[in-house]
Amino acid sequence: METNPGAPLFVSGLETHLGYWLRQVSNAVSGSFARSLKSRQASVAEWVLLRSLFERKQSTPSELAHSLTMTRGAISKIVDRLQTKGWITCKTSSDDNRVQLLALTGAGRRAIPILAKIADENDHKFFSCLDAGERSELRNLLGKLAGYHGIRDVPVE
Amino acid sequence: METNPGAPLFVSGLETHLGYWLRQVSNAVSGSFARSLKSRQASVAEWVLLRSLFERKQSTPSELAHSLTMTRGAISKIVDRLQTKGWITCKTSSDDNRVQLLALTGAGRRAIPILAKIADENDHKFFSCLDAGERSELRNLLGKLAGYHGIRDVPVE
DNA sequence: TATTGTTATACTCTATAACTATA
DNA sequence: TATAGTTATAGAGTATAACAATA
Repeated sequence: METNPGAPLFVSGLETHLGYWLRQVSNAVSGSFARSLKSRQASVAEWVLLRSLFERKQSTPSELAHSLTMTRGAISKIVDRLQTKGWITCKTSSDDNRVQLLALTGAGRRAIPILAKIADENDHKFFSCLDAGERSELRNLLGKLAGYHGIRDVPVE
Repeated sequence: METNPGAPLFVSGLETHLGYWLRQVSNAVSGSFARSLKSRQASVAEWVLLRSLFERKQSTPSELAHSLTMTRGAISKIVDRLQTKGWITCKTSSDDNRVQLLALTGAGRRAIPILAKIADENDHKFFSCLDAGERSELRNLLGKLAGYHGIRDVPVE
């Protein structure tokens, strides 16, 4: 695509991209969450995986990759770290020797409410400047976007 | 923090964190944008910096670091890449030899509408499932959050 | 052949901290 | 001393692609 070098350069709505705002706010929220999680030697991606495992009780790397919209390679790396931390276990399925069954350990289950509290506090820090109606509206809009675009890890409500 | 191992494990509102939804949706939007920008050999952070420079006409690494809430080191690396691509120039201020003045080159200015079009298309792809009122509501909510938390690169409207 | 999972490699984004050069 | 900027290092997060084991 070429533009006429003599023409005045008008770029429509440069400041209006919703994606831009979404990224700025999301980065601030997740960055703050990541810093808080460090006190428990955890990362955001680890929390997301633990949280999924907590809801499902048991899962496999492939299932998680699908539901979290990540590659199996990415899941594998996080699973590795969580095993090293002793928060999850991994055992071969008796039905299919290729399949690894992941589950929380006792330590992993005990970590959940601790990390959830950090998530609660972070959410409160960022979103308590909105009133309940606004938070609900934001949740609806994000849920609508997630649903529409097949962002899959939708909690069963 | 310790939990009673015998007690039933109830984690309040695990699925309700707004930060979680924000991150899932933002990652999908920015990931898609990043993939589209690749066709023009550009990254999201590069676009954000170019866009800032376009709005300010001229700036310095320190100013950008402040307005984009990034470290000077991070800015420095992106500036490097943009110079290599021939999209921005860098000259020492005559007022203060420590200060570098950054500005778009002709090629950089010509890249802006091309990249802006990719941003437009990406925004359309993700947000056209919302109606105008919902998009406006989302914009207001994100703007409110950004304002409240000192996310600084607020376009002058 | 297709699928599950791992590994190797690489890139983006970002931070921290040490450093250089100016002021 | 303080500030502007760079550089070195590190780590999170992610992807691609080659690979091994199993089906």
